[in-house]
Amino acid sequence: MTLKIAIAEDNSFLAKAVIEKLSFFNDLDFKFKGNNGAELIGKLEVNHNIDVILMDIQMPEMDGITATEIVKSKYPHIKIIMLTVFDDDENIFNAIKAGANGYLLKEIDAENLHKCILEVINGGAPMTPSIALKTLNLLRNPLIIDNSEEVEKIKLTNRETDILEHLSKGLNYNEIADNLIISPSTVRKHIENIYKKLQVHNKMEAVLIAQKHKLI
Amino acid sequence: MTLKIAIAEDNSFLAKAVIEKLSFFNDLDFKFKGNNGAELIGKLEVNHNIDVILMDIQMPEMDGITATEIVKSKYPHIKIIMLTVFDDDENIFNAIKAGANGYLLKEIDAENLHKCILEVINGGAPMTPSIALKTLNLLRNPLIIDNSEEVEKIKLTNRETDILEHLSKGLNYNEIADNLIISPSTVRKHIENIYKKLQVHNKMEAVLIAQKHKLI
DNA sequence: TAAAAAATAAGGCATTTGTCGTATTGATTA
DNA sequence: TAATCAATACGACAAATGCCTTATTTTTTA
Repeated sequence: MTLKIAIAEDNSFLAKAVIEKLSFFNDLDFKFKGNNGAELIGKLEVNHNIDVILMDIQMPEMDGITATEIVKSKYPHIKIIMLTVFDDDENIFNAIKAGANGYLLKEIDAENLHKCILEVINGGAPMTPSIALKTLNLLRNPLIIDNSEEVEKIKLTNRETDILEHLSKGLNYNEIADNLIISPSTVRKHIENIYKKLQVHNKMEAVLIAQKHKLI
Repeated sequence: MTLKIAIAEDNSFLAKAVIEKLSFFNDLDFKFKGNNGAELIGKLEVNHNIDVILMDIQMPEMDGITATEIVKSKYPHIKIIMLTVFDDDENIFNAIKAGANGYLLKEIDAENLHKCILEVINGGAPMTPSIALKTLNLLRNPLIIDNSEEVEKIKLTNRETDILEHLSKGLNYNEIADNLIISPSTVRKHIENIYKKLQVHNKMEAVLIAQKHKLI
């Protein structure tokens, strides 16, 4: 069984180098690359049959942290390994918070990269030693590390997410209906369904739970 | 003439270290310490013949930012130097807003601390270089210094803030009433007043605006 | 101490929301 | 192709909310 890999990387030389590293192993199948976070997400929209994403951090249009957040909320099954030159606390912490599964520095050699990809697929959290040290330090600092594990991923439809976002802005049923050009009845029905999925009974709770689960 | 110093610090080891630093100089007279902001204010109530307060930020019961606000309003003559491990924008900005006269990091050595205390007494604004840099950046970035400034500070009473916090948790009128042990009618009236102050017309908007203005 | 602000409480009424049930249509999937 | 899902839409009813008025008691401030 081969693992399907996607890459987000703005520097085409580095991207090429990474792809070449991957090509040495026939259990790794490079699928596509995005030149920035947004592009990657756009391509995932078309094909999200991907096992692992190698994600750069600093990219134009959309950085890797933001992209990780979005990918993780939309496709929780995809493993994400940050592959970057930045090893500062801020980035590490944000990447972890965004849901990254691993954090590697770009100097990594092909052999190790291969090993780390396998490791992340097996539920591990591969990272280079220096990063591992920093993560420990971050953990010692009781900053808020959100452990919203895969307790039970709540799945909302696109329309439900739309409506939830409008709800969270403080709009009422009629305003939402106007915005989405559907009838208030439909808005009500959607909200009813959202409440059932989130197991809540009013707007505020719905928004709170949705934010907690990063659904909006 | 000796300067009278008070300290607010929850970690007794750190407090001890600071007091020892002060003891090296005979123009500094350590008066008392509070284990948190509230305690300090309590002790100031008894004796506010103090020139400088060295204030920690993160403390139980009452944090240093809140304490600074209160001390500054009750005893404007007292100079306050934040002495903390936190150098994030948020804290720096809030401390400044609260009226802090200086902002130092805890690693500071005795000599420097002494110098900074004299500096603040002479109307200066002592801060460690890294903090000074961040303050500059904060000033450059006008997005953080938003409308919550002198535009027109919305003032909620304590009770209104209580209720708003409950609202933001998704509780309904009866639940809030139960929690605060008041009648639902009173809760309604408070919420009505909150809406008027924030110029909103429902819970969600109230919470959104309150968060934007950091009222909760 | 007098005045102002804050906290408490109730009644009434229109509007909005939460929860049912039911139903049609197009798209996706097994 | 049959079944399921997603999106659309209405009606009805109870509960909750928003908005107005009035009023008493504490607490704070001038």
